[in-house]
Amino acid sequence: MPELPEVETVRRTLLANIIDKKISKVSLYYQGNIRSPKPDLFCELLKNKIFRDIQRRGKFLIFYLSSGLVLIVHLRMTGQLVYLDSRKSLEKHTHLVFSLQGGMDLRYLDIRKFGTFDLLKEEELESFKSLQQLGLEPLSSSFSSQKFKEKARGRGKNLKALLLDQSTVAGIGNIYADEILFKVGFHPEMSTKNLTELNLEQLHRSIVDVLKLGVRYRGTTFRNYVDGEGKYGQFQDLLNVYGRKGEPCFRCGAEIRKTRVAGRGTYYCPQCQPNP
DNA sequence: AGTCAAACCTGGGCGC
DNA sequence: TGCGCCCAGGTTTGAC
Repeated sequence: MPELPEVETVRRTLLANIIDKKISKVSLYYQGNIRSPKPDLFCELLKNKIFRDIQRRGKFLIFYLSSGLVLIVHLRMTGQLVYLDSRKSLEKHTHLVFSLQGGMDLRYLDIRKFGTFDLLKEEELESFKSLQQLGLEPLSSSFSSQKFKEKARGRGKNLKALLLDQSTVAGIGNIYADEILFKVGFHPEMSTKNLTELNLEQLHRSIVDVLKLGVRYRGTTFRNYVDGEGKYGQFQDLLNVYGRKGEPCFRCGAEIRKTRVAGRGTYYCPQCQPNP
């Protein structure tokens, strides 16, 4: 379940390894992840291109390549991008392999096959819908409390839905949404309608703090996540509520509860996050 | 408009 | 042991 901290960690670990490397061969074993262009053309266009830069927007990875091409990848739930020795045998669920000059591979694995790849020209990036729809970038210096207040006001039904809405703030998923709400002490079903200015400021602070901590700990490996070098994250050791149903709250000792909010499994502490 | 469910998939955990 | 069922969740799509 790669969310912002996991995607950022993948970005950083790949950046350290694939920049200025040339793709000598593209091997596609499953076509379903390739959204555009058609799989044959996708492979043909990428051959002999060089990775120049990697950026991130929300949960999207944006690979800048030579000849003005841009590759946009979303890992969805179980996608993995891993840099490793090309002599290693192909693991199960390997769907795409970029053979790089110098005997290394960049491989894409995805158990549930939900991930997406789009290859565009750089000038098409601006009009690419999936990126256009994204809201504020929470770890950028421009993510001020003021901007968050303007964007979030009146959005979504409850706090959980608000945090999961990528068009408000980009990059938060189910795990970090629950952790953000625990940290600020708000119930996930709290209505966004009667949020005060102070509430929004506190929520803004919690978003930044929790996501930064997530990045510092290189993401959360709850099930499948690994970074660009195949390593696990560390943030699962710091989770206060997610996945802790029936266990005692570290802060107050009350039993962590699990419910369903905004269509997602939602964990919270009934005492630290009182029902509104 | 905004809210919700279904669809896309596979694996793991559960009850029987 | 094994079968069937349900659940996990990011995004898009379609229904209400």
